Amino acid sequence: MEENNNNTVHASDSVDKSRIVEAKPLRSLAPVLPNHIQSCFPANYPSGFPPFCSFEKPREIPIPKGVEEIAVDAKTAEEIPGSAKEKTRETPVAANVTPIRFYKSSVDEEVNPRGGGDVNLFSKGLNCDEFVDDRVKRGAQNIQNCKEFLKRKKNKKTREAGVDGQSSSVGVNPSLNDDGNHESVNHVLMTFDSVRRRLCQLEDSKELNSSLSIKRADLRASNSLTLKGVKTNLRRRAGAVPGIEVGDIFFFRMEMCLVGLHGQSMGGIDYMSIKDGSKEDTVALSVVSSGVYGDDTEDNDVLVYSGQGENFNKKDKHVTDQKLQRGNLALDRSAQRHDEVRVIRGLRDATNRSAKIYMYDGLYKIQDSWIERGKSGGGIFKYKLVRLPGQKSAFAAWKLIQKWKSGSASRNGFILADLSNGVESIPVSLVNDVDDERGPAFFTYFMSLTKPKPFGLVQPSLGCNCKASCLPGDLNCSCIQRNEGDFPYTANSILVSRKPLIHECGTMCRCLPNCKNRVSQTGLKQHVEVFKTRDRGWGLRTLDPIRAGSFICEYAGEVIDRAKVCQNDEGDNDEYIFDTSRIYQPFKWNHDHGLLGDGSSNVSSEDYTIPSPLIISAKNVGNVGRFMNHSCSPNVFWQPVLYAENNQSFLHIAFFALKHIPPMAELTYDYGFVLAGHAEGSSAHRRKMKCLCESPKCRGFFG
DNA sequence: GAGTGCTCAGTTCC
DNA sequence: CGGAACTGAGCACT
Repeated sequence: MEENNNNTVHASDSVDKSRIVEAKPLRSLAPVLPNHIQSCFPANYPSGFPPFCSFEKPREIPIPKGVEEIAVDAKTAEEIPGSAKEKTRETPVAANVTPIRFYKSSVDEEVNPRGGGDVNLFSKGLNCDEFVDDRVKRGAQNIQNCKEFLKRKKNKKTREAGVDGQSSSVGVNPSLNDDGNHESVNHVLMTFDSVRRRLCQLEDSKELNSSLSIKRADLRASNSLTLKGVKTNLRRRAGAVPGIEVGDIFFFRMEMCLVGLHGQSMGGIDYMSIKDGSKEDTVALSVVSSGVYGDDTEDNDVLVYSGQGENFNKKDKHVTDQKLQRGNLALDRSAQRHDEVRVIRGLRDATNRSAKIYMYDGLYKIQDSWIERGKSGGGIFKYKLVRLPGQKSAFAAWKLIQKWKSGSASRNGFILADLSNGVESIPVSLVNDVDDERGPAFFTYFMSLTKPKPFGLVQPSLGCNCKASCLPGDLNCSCIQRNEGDFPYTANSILVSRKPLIHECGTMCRCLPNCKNRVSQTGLKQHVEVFKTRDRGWGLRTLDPIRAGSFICEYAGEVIDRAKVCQNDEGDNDEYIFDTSRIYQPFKWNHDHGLLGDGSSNVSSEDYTIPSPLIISAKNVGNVGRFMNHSCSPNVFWQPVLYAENNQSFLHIAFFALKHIPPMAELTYDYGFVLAGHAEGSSAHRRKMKCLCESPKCRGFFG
């Protein structure tokens, strides 16, 4: 493999290295494209890495002309909600002076005392197993009691919890209860999904041990959060909802309830009555279009929405017309008042057909309404909602992406269909619609680590004896034992909790390669693409909606030792280093104490345990992970994963979605940074990069 | 303020 | 795989 260094640009050459360099672009190495490209390795290269891999010759790639142009905002600068410590007030956007804390251990325990006294029925201080056993013993009656208890308490608690200062450790800052912001919305959503994942984990593991099941983890999680006041935007309102952006995605109706986007848990039309002077009036707030009921969704900016009400009277078996009441009346009134109505578009997830995804598509106004005859002959109200101009493209962009993927629409700046050259099972497209650079510098695409060093802490596992696939709750499985009895992933391969270390099954295990405990070894599962950012070189973004906890990819590359990093620092600065020993901003991803009351150990620590630092260079060898840019408010985090190959255990770095990530959002993680004076080699030569993430929490630099 | 009716969920079962 | 059955949470309204 030949590396042509003459063509690479060294940003450091003419710059004083002791200063923070304005690294622009971050990855601006000129493309070194061989004359010939041939993909000459199988998709599953057995060992080592493919001898050769590159891009197609750029000239040969046709650039579609006159392609439909679409402004897709790939900006993702979002905040970390999980930095559990509640800020008493918003810090003004003084980005570059944010103080940094220099510790890795969690500070949440100290600054964030648990709210006492506010314990729900599920919380009895039992550990996980006891909790389950206890529930089994008491059986259905206990469940019933719980339900009734919840029902009685709910209305009161919802309001009180936020005002009660003691519950602020898990709840939402009281002032944000009625009117939220970006941070409170994020906090609620992340907490919800974390609790939900944990409930799914309990449910999965119980299948073997008992007959009692946790049905509808979404409802249970919602219940739990409501009791603790973890809600925001409780004040019902028409128009935009603070902290929620056009294009945001949701995976459960309850998520939209909890953040005030759509108040109905099932109903399609959310509305409220208002006082207009002395008159009482009713107005529509939001509608959810699930694609059923024959809603017309042909035009992306128009939604023809059907009113509510059955066309068939079950009692006397009559065909009936819909009536101008409830939601229908509200839509009618909103039309006359020219009020804005929020529209949420629902679609079945293409990759996971059982799941439904909801996307907030912004504000619409009702332009027309009429009555149609339904199939049964009953009258159905129809409302024509038209999208207000000037909003970010959301649903339209999503639909366009489907066309890109199916090949029925061409696109601007398209360079290459699959940068991985068949290594990944899902093609990784390469696009540049900002300038004429034709691709990143040459590298070899490989999905995992080369030259890995055996992991010292754990002696090589003999592997588990499970047949076919390891099953959650099977405590005889040695891999599950290593994970402290918890199966790390849910049935649909979502990571449940961040952990010091995750043990996956490896080649020594008897289970098959499709075992659920090998999530990080299976390559890309999402459609992602490498694209040119405006000011940060090449980046990685997703075409698919991604659920929080989804596996993104491994950080692939060559395992190197520290001496080599120094060498690189002196010479060609290696921008593709991943180093576990850097300082990373602590954050909390697992659910808060007290929300479940299961006393489970998974909330105790998110501090990674890595005995000796793992340093990976993806400069010459790597996968899509090397293209992920840094952000101080990332949407992806890394997690150490351990599994065995050929009698030895190796540590890998796996990336998971920190929160739900909408289509076209850039994927970013925290690069961490090296302490001044602690840098490898001479600190004078250690260059920090100026951060361009534009997040309000930006600390100004990284690396 | 407790109870009822209604609803573009989400699962499981057949 | 697709529909039916089933259990639902939250809201307006009574």
